[in-house]
Amino acid sequence: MKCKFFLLDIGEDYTQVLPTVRIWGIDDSSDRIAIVAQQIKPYFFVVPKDQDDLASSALDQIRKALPNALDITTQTKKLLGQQVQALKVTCSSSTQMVESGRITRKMNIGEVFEDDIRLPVKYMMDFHLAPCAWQECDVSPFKIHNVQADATYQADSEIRASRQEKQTKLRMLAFSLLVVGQKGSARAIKDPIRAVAVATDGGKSKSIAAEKDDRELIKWFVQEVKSNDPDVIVGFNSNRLAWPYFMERSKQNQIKLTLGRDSSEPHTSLYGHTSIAGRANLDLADFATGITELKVKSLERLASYFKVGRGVQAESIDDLQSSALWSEESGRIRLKHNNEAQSKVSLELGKLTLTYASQLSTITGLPLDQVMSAAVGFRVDSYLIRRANSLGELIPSQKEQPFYPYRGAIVFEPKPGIHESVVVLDFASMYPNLMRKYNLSPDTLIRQGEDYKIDQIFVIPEVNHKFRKSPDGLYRLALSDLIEERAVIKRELAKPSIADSRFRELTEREKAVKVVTNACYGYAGWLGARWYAREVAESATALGRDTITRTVTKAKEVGLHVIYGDTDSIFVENDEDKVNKLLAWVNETLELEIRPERQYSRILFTEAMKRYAGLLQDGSLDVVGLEVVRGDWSEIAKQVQEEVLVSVLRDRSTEEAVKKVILTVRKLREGRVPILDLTIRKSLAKSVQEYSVRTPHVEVAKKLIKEGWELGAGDQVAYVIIKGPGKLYQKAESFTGVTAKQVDVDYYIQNQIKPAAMRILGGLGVSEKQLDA
DNA sequence: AAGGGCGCACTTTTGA
DNA sequence: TCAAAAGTGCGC
Repeated sequence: MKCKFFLLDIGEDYTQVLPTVRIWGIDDSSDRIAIVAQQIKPYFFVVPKDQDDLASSALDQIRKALPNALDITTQTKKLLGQQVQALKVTCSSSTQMVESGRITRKMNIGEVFEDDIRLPVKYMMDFHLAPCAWQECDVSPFKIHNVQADATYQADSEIRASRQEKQTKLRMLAFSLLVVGQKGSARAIKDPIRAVAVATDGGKSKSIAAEKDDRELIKWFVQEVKSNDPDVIVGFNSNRLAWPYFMERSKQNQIKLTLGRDSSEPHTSLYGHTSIAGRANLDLADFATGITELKVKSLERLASYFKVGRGVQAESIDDLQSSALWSEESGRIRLKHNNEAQSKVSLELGKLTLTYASQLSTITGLPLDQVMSAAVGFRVDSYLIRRANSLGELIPSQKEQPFYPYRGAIVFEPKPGIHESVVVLDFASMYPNLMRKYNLSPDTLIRQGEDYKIDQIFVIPEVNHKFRKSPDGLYRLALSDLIEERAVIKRELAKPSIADSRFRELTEREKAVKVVTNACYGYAGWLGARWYAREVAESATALGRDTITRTVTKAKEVGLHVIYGDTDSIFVENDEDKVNKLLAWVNETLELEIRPERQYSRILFTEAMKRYAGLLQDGSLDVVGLEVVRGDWSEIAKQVQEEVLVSVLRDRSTEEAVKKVILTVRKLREGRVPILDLTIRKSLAKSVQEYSVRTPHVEVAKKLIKEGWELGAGDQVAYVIIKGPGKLYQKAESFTGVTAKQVDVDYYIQNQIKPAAMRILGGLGVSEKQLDA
């Protein structure tokens, strides 16, 4: 029988004798199904060094070394665009393939390819299957051990991509875990789970709490997952916190955490995320890390960023606070309520972000389960693997590479002071377009000793790298697809007849395409990239420098004042005729698109690059790079700076600005500033032992760790500077428990408020003394 | 089981 | 006292 289904997840099925891929899907009557596909054989390639003597020498050697190989054949493949004769070694199992690949590498008779690509990935790339998209194939009923689904099948034909029939509604379950340490952070080894909250599609939310024993609570959660049978499970920080905690607690209690659709337990998988068979596990914290505007990556902030959960009031309560709250009855109630609220907010956020995640999954080819926890580099990697494979290219493995830095972009010195009526001209996707235009790619790069005809190559200015004009390189092909798809989406979005659901889907798809497009340059220069090519990244920045400098020169030529520029943008006076002249020139001569973006009615620059503030057309204040937008300054300093900027730009009054500063200083001296506004947050870039310098945030972290709190790389430390002798790092204390009296007011005036205010006022003729009045 | 690139400003510590 | 180094977080 025919089966059409939406591909939810895919994995290798190790319970079968033959190499088997198990696919989880939802068919066109909304049945949850599992399909096993067994007509597949793991394989890898060897490209012998001696290309002329394939059959006799290399083939024989491999045959001898791998007596268990099912088949060894020669096949023509491409390696960086060049045709090569490769030996395809087919194996009887994935483990045998990995082992055979290892043996072959050791033989040193040639380069080995694709032994590092897992069976499900190979399966998807060879048959052009995309996750979160529709597929079809012939199936027949087939019992799969332990799998509970509406139907289980085996595939009787190849699975093919199919036209999307309709939107698939995924069942979602959100959960939140409450854990509290007795002293310090909660430890799964001894501290039981205090409460679990679950929220499901109908808006229902339930929770269960336990004071001492958490056995019932874990069982309850397993039951909830079973009865709701979600396709997607959502949590916040679940990969780092909830799942490991659940797993350890169930081990302690000797309860099986049978959450998978095959009754298996969660297990840690690729990219540090937790995998649950047949369901997609989404961690909202992964969304938060991708949103650069979000300074504090908490559920609370994420919710307010997406404007959800307004009535629900889910607070982000950290370890220290919850420990304190837990000691009192009222605090316990608050924590439990909050836990429930968090599950509700998580559900809302999950629904809101699912479309984007699905689109990114389809585009990159990474299963929904992994796509959000995979770093940008791996998303591009996955995208290129599929693109390259369709071209018959061999997929290189990740290699150890020496690190050579290369020059990046140009930043122009700003003209300090306040400017009226300024427009920002931005190149549209500059690096991707340059990479495409000049065919920058590892497979078009002319390497040392290679022949070329000068009229058939691009020579990159400054760095002198050379690229063939034809044929199209991998990056050009990939970027062309992406850039064109984006244009198509934009055209469709502009149609008035478009349906709401389609509009939403395309909007999210456009975002996802953009993310992959813009990551390609960084990917080319990333040591971990399969298609790492420093020359490509270096050429992109060299062309970028050339482009922007020529644009600045031309701008001056047409009589435009250039106030500032950074990488792919220039700030010029808003003179329509002159600007249009420049735009036309860029279009015709550089064959790139430059667009007028933001307009500032007034904008202020200091002498520093990458730092400015201006009033946009709607009157709002736009601050770039300055303390206001930095997460590592106290709120009080940031507020003062913002007030100063408003006074100076909107009210055109430095006197007003000075008054504001003086007022704040007074407030601080009188102890009327809340401690929270005095906390300074800094991240730990590594574990505390690894630091060679004693800094305030590291010293505070060390103290907290001694008290039993868990703090490591990536965690933020919030501290306050208190009165006392010695170095700054000796005067830093964790913000909890510090009273207004202890605060080192002078530090905040001299090292926070004044610098932040003077950064702006210094260039406007105000002296530091004036702030003391 | 991992976490694209380089350019820049700025604070604090370090060590001569 | 001062420059260099370490460290963080930003812009694009």
